[in-house]
Amino acid sequence: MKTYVCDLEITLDFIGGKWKPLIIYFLIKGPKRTGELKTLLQSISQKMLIQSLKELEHDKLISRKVYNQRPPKVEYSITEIGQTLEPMLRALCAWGKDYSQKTLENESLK
Amino acid sequence: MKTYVCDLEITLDFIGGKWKPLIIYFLIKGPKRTGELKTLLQSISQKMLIQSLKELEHDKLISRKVYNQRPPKVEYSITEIGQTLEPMLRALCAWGKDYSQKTLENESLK
DNA sequence: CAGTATCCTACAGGATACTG
DNA sequence: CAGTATCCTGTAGGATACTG
Repeated sequence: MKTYVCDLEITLDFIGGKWKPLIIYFLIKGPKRTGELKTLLQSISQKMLIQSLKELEHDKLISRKVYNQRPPKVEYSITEIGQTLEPMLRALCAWGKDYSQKTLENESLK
Repeated sequence: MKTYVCDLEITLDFIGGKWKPLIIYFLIKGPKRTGELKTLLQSISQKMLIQSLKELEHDKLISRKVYNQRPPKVEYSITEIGQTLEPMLRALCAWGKDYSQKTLENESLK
């Protein structure tokens, strides 16, 4: 079994990577179809989208609902567990915004 | 210039990766010498340690103090900006701990 | 002890084409 | 439309040896 220096690493194992935090972020705002996510995430590849969704579903952070119709419709939504990530993601966003503003200020002082 | 779907990505650009969050986490607890960090981080390579420290210093999240003596002594400490990351890192840790406990409970129900 | 310099490898992530 | 299957590439991260 893998050993962790700190619980931090556990969290990063689940929501780390380039896309997962963003997917969760958007799903917290409400359920989305596969195509909608693809549009929101802009440059994500089909492969990474499906792969990330699968892993998040497996980890019980999001859930997947299939509508039996043609053409197929699949909707992803956040789970209760996934929802608990909201405050952290908000904080992460806020920090990024703040930091980039401070950096901008410094740049303009040069 | 790079475009972001969400401010989330800015933050991840600065503290993303395998080691940076951990380094910040430990430095928040107090200043550390290079060697101490290496011990705390266990499996980190010399290269990644120095490289991460350099980038964090460049981004003003940590500061580096050199003591002029033989053998050399260098101490890293968190900056004011870096300090603002504390609540987030705490939250990240807490979540990881919680999540792994829930998962453990489910495992034992099988 | 702290840091550099190389060289190397594994794997996250991407491009493309195809199916029900 | 949602998802698979392949093949491919860039780069994050590691191993090792060396310097002041």
